[in-house]
Amino acid sequence: MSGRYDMKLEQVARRARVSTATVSRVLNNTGVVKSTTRARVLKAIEELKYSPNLHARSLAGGKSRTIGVIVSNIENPFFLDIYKAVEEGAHTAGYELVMANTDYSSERLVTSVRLMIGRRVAGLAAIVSEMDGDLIEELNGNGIPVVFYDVGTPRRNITNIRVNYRRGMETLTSYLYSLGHRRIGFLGHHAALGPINERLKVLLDAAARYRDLEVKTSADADTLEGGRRAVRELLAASPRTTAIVCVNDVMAVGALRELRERGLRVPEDVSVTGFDNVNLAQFCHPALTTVHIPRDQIGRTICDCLMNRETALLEQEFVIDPELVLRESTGPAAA
Amino acid sequence: MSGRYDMKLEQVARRARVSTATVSRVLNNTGVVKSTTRARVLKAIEELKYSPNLHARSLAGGKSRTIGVIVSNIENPFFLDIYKAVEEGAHTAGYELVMANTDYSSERLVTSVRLMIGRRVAGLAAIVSEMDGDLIEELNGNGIPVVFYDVGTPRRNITNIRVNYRRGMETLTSYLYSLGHRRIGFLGHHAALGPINERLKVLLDAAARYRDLEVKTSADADTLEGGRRAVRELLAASPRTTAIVCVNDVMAVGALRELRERGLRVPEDVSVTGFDNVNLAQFCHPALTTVHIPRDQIGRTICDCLMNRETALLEQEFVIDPELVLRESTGPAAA
DNA sequence: TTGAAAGCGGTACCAG
DNA sequence: CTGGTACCGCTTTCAA
Repeated sequence: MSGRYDMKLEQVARRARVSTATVSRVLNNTGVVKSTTRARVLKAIEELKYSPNLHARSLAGGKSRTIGVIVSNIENPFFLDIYKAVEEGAHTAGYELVMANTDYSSERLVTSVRLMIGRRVAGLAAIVSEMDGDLIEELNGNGIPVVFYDVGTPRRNITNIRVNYRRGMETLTSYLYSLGHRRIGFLGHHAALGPINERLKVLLDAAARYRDLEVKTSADADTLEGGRRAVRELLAASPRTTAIVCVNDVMAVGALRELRERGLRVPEDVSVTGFDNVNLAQFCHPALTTVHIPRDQIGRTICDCLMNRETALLEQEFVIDPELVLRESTGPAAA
Repeated sequence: MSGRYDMKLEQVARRARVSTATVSRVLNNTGVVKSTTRARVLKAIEELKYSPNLHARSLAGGKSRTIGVIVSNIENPFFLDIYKAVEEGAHTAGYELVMANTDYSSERLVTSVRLMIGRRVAGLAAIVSEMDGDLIEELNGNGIPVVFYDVGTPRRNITNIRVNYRRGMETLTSYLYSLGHRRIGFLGHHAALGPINERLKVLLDAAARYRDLEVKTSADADTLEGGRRAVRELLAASPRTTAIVCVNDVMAVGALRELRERGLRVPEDVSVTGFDNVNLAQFCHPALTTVHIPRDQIGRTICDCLMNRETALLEQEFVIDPELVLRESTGPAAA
């Protein structure tokens, strides 16, 4: 006898000679059931290979035990790391995850949020750089606990996590400046997006402060290939650049590739920096000087906020201070 | 007025002065609705920021418009690429995806499959190397269309996609042999798993055929770090290895890192090969000689099988012939 | 063209 | 300890 896709509680009940209420009880470990009855039910469930209809369950129960995670670009290990951190916390708490990817499109962000709401998720984490103006309004007063990373503002039921990019970029800039770099390139993606733009802005602020620091920018997709193309563009416009500050590690690795191909040595001819400190940053050649953002901690914070009532309501904001990680991709500016 | 989490069809109906049936009709573009009525309903929906309860919807409708994807290790870009390929096909067909990760554990595979069945997915793709003996039985006769990659056997409603590893590994082996390599290391993970083991087996078969080809193996986790550790183990046991055949690109990149650290040049001192031809294989240094597996094609095939009735029932098997991609990480054996 | 009402497969309260 | 039953929010006949 093989399990049918449309097996229902009732059939299990009939086979175990009990009511559906009782089957439900043993399934959920709720209420009290005589152990012999429980055994009978369990046996029936096993024999029928019954698996409960989760839709019916969460409809009747009114709750869903799944939390939604929306990210801008799942191909970038930075987002994946956070996803996995959240997943771990969720699983140990008995929750499931559903993921959605926006590719940095704010329309897709809105669509994804609606989808998550439709699924009546118990909580929602949006790890995104893009933002839709009305989204907060739509989310607000909607009862569902939300955590935003990088965007949005704290409200009731809305927690924020942000990184102090200013601090990170200032450290990076003064480090490069101290190494003698005066012509720096900033390599980004999606220039229009707030959090991305902020990193550039800080760099420009620093440039203004130092007076003799010149900053050129270029942008492309948030991928290895994008980093590579962005370097081409950058060097075409400013061939004498001595340091390239990349918005993240993935693009930096793409940049390394193009530089190598052009016969430019890193860091002897050009210094390169990443951002995020993903695993790959240690495995590329040369290993990347970068800025560490603690994905584990972010994941844990998200779990805290979404999976227990107390913290959820606090409308707090967490600010993360990133720290510089020195490796092999940076050195004194070439003469 | 802001949308409430518990907004229901009934409230929309009341506001638009129609019945819930009518609202349902405009929501699903089913049946006929007078255009003025439709407009009124649409307006109400918009004003209330209503989003339908997907659980109720699929419970009542009996179908779910979401397909499940289970992978062994989402951190390995190989799986991610397939996931994204499936996602693209699914989205254009109006389906959603839910993903589950097993970390190569067959218990987690079973759990994940049950979860997907509980969600009453319209189709299920299992891109996994591990397998549970009873799983096919459980799935079979369950009505839900399934595609297995790498494992399982075709049945009614079960399609199989497999890669001709034998062919790929034979090509690789004879290529290395022709370059003069006689002491080869095979670097894998989860030696116990069928598809992984198959690649090794082929290598060993070849070794037996060539007589003077010596093969040592080592295994660790399917990660960059795992590749690195596996090389340490391998070189500790067989320091005179001249070529390292890695089970996939990710581990190969990890291997490159360790070799570099030891001052071993690739390919002058040691040749290294990957498998899969993920993007990263072109961006590491040196770029990897590898074997291409067409993830896009796999993704499309999966979509075909899961999202239209005809192909779904065919109980077919697709075999993919991988092809060798020569890059910089291989060369003549050192003297 | 629209509305009333019977489910979909569970959960949980209330009796017994 | 167990069974009966009223919903959960939406889809889908069947009538009007």
